[in-house]
Amino acid sequence: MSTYEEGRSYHHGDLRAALLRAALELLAERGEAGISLREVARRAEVSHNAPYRHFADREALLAALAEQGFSELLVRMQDAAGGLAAAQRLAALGRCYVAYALEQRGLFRLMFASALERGRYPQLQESAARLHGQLELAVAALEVPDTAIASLSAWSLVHGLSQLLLDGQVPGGENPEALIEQVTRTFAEGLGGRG
Amino acid sequence: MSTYEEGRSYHHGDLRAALLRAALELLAERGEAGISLREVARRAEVSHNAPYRHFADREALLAALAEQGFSELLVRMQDAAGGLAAAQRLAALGRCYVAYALEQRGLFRLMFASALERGRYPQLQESAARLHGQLELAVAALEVPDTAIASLSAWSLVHGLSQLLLDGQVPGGENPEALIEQVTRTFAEGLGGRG
DNA sequence: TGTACATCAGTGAACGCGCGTTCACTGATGTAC
DNA sequence: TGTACATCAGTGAACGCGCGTTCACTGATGTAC
Repeated sequence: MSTYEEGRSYHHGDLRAALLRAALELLAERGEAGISLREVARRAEVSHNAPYRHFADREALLAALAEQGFSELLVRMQDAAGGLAAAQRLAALGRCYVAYALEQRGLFRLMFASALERGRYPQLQESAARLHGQLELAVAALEVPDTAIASLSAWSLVHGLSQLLLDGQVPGGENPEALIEQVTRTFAEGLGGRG
Repeated sequence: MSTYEEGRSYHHGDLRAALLRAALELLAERGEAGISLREVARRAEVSHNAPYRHFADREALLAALAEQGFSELLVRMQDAAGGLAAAQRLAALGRCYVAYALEQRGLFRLMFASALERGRYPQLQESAARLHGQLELAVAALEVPDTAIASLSAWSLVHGLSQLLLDGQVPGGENPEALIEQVTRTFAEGLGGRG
């Protein structure tokens, strides 16, 4: 949102957001390797070094994108799980997670690309931790013997399924809804049944 | 192995293998983005365009690396599972899978980087399919109700755990042996118990 | 309300770099006779 | 066993490219007085 007429003023208004938008678009089209500061600037219709006013360097832009991804996924998961009974909540979270991965393929990959040194971006690390926390809470409500292991397993399962689907490793992965449903439900039931 | 004195002759002897070795080393050091044909050639002590005798382009080299990775992982899994009873076989495969990911971080990432268009590299696709097939066999031996879903779940679980560990998303992931053990065993038992 | 000035957010030119790829080449090898 | 020749597997120079980043700059904005 610009506080001035779109594209008329010397000052952009909200270039930071525009750059992130452009980068997200580029990410979807070409993947992480396809993101260059110059191309992002081009798409935001701004000179090639204007981005340096808002991001220290290319990596900082990527980190901001990833952080945004974690935050949005967290919100979606909260919405998806809200009001459900403990037994159904975990499955709903899983469905939401995988759906997000498939919808935001490039972003999802970036979020889990360790090329970003986590120590350098505390906000990014914190967003990821909050996501994990939410899963852990849902698992804890099931009263399984070992919450830590169970939630790590849950996360691993949905994360792995997401990655394999993204990579086209799953036969029948073109229509994944049923697969996702069965995998997540079977798992949640398996946990609950032993709790 | 050169058929001539090492580095003495004009013809290298086995440049293809030497290039793959150099690329693997580079992959471990810098990740996929850090692999350039020129640097690979440099490390193999050969002129910067000698690689074109053996690989059509940069992507073909990456595909060959990934294919090699799948093949080696398959062999290791066969070794790890050989002779075990059905109940223990799946857990052994899982442990082997995660261990390989952690040992060959860069290669493992590359193997599952969809940037490689699978249609263009049938050998690569076939290697990955063989891996999946092996997991499916191990699951089938457990006589669970739905082998396809169960083996997809198994693969998802170990794959996701591998990725999360690689990305440093798991608290306590610096010493992952116990985690791996618990996650894979719990899962295998859960499947078996319902079979 | 008007003016001087600090600060902010852009611009445009320029740098040096490593890359993928192409080209014409040459030395080494293997083989037919 | 010797020789002519095709083929193979390298070399070295050159191309054009887009990139990240730095620099000195300028126009727009906000604020103290």
